[in-house]
This record gives sequence, C-alpha cells and structure tokens, in this order.
Amino acid sequence: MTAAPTTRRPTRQRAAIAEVLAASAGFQSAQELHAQLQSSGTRVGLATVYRALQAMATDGEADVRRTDDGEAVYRACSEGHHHHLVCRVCGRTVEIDGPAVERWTAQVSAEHGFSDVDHTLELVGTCADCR
Amino acid sequence: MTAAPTTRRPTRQRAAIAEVLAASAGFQSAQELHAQLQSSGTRVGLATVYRALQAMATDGEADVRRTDDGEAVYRACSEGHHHHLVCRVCGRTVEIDGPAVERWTAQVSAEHGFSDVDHTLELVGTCADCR
DNA sequence: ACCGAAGGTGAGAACGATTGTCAATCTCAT
DNA sequence: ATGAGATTGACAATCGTTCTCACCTTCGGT
Repeated sequence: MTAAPTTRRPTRQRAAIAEVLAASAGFQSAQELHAQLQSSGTRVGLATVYRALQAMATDGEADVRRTDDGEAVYRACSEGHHHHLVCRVCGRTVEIDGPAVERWTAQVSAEHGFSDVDHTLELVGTCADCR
Repeated sequence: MTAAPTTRRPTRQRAAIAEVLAASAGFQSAQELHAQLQSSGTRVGLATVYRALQAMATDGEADVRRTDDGEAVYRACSEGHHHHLVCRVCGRTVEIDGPAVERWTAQVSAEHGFSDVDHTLELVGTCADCR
C-alpha cells in the first residue's frame, strides 16, 4: 500500500498516458483517455491504458472516482482541485472553488478519526438559460 | 429527474425487496439481495430487483453507493439527506450531516443562476483502526 | 364483479466496462 | 550486444447491469 512492489519501468506509453492525464483538468475515463491518445496519433492499446491508470492510482499519482453509472474516472493527483456545477439540461459546466467545503470536510474527518481524506463534490442543477 | 412522473404501482415483488432491504443494516448489492430473496423462498427476477432498487433510489427511499470495483450497493434510507465518510481500507461508513455544505451549495448555485440544484458529496479516507 | 389500458415482471439476450491471456517487444543491468 | 524479466497489444473472457418482449397484474371506469 505504501511502495511499489513490482519494478515499474518507464515506457513511451506510460509517459503519453501520464501526459494526457496531467494536461486535462477534470476526471476522465480510461476509454476517453484512450480515444484522446488515438486522435493525437499516439497508438496505445486500451488494456495498456487501463493498466497504466491502475498503476498510477496505486502509486498515488492519480485519483480515482466512480461515476454514477459505475465508470472509473481518473485525474492527475497533484493539481489543484475544484468542483463542478453542471447543468442537467445543456451540460454547461462552471468550475467552482469551495474553501468553505474544504474546511468543513477537514473538520468532520478529524472528528471521526479519519486521515488522508479525499472528497468529491458535484453539483447538478438547471442553469438560467435552460430553466 | 426531480419528480416521479410515472405512476408507481405496489407489487408483491417491490414489497419483498423493500422489506429485505430494510431488514439489513449495511449496504448490499442487487445480486446479494436477489440471493437473499431466493433463499428465503421469494421468487423474484434479478432484473426486477435491479429495477426496484433503482426506483427506490430515485424516490429517495434508498441510498446508493459504488464499491471500489464499481458494484452498486444499496441500503434503506432512513430519512433526510446526508453524506458519507467511507474508509478506503475497511469500508466502514459514517453518515454525516452537513448543514454548512447545504448552505454553501445553495449560495453558490444561486450565484451562478442555477436552480433545482442537487449535490453529491463523498468523503473517502482512512479510519483510525486502519491507519 | 368485469374489462380494457398501462404498468410490472421474468427469462434470457445484449451491452459495455474492465480484466485475463499469451506471444511478441522493449528496458535494464551486465 | 545480450539475456532476463517487465510491458505491450489484440482478442477472448468476465461480470454487473440493462434491454427485449411476451405474459401477468393492478387500476379506473362501468
């Protein structure tokens, strides 16, 4: 859980995947990432994308989350994080920053004796234009 | 997404499913629930179990959560809306109530002109016992 | 109580994301 | 350069979940 038991070698594919992941702000599924690589001309197998993402998640280089329909989505771990307010009709997305929420989560976590707490917050509503 | 426009009829199967769900304390997958019904002699189709659980979740009668491997697990929802603090190691779950978060989301939503905003917040960390 | 209409059910097929398989390929240390 | 072992990729195999469709129930009117 703390170290990488299996030796991990640097490869062209891993680098490409890490790069694409780091380049985008939000969470992406393995399939989306694979599609991006394809369209950018980088030929990488889908299975490899899955394996690389899992490895990164295990090594703490990526965050994993499950969408409502069970798809696994990944995000580069170190980047600053924010949340999204999504319109359920047109899909418009607003990035929001929630210092208040961050503070609250930290407090609640501590109260229950939890450490290394990560959080996911998503707001879904109807935007002014779609009302 | 906000109301249940489709009329929902009471049936033997729905009742059985709701009962089993209410009878157990923790989260269960649709498959586990189905197995329980089978062994207790209640004959219900797996597809029906899935449909019923989804309906209950939509109607706010059940809580849904995704396990790390993407399986959907359900639990009877006591009442009111709350969030979860889940241990990433042992899966222990603490229900938390976040008036501060509720307030914050309402405010942010209003600021951006969004209405009927729903939110999902999940905290994942390592509990004291698993540290 | 009887009927037609619309929702509900169940068995099995279909789906789609993810994982396993295995020969070919690539990296690293020697 | 070379051999050992990690990595890759095309494809098959899993497995939870959803779809299809013919049959069964419940509901509202009569």
